[in-house]
Amino acid sequence: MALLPHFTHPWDVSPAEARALQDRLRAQVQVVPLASPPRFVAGVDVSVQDEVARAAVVLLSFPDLSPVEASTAQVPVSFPYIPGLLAFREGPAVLAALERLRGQPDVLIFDAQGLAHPRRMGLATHLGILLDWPSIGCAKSRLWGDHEEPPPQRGSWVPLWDGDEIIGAVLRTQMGVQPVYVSVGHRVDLETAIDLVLACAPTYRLPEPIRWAHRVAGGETLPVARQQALF
DNA sequence: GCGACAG
DNA sequence: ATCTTGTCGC
Repeated sequence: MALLPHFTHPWDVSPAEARALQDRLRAQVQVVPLASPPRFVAGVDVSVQDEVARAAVVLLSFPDLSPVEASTAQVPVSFPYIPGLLAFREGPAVLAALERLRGQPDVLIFDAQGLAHPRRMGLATHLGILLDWPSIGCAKSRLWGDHEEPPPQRGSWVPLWDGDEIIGAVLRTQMGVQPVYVSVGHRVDLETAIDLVLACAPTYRLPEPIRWAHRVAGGETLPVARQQALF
């Protein structure tokens, strides 16, 4: 069953209009625990090649992290990369890829920010709201917020602050590697997001769903036996 | 004017 | 994100 947006809005807008849209959408964010432990998670990533965005969604069973399905979509990019407005560049491609997914993930993990954003509307939050589906942001670097250096042990984390507000967590997924920036996307809470990202990253710095999505977005394919396993 | 800045 | 080889370290 494809994941479809409950509503959308124009994507071909000016940067000023994009920020205004973010300010209107932010009122709809829900920060609540996941209804039940996930049985499937999905990683989402996008690559851009010659002005064409290729989005990839890879569905994995949880907690065993076996990939079971992948979907992709290619969409010409119609918006430049502007820090804080990533959703307007990559969002349409991601929605197209989710539309082609047959299985149903309990939560989406994005290679991007969620609430850890100047207007609390990172790509993970933006699409989570449009889809009204649980989502998590897990980025490789910081966009917004201040933080201390997290302790070196795997699983340790420190809050990501915007003034007196906690907008995310800086999480060490492996000892001795750079931390990742975890934040609530939509319909999850920060504790759940941290636990889930950690559970998805038993071996490498980045969670397996994102590693798979990154490779598929880059052109690799899933082993055939796995793609057909569920259907 | 200067520095910061997901992907 | 993308452009790109070798190289330092476990």
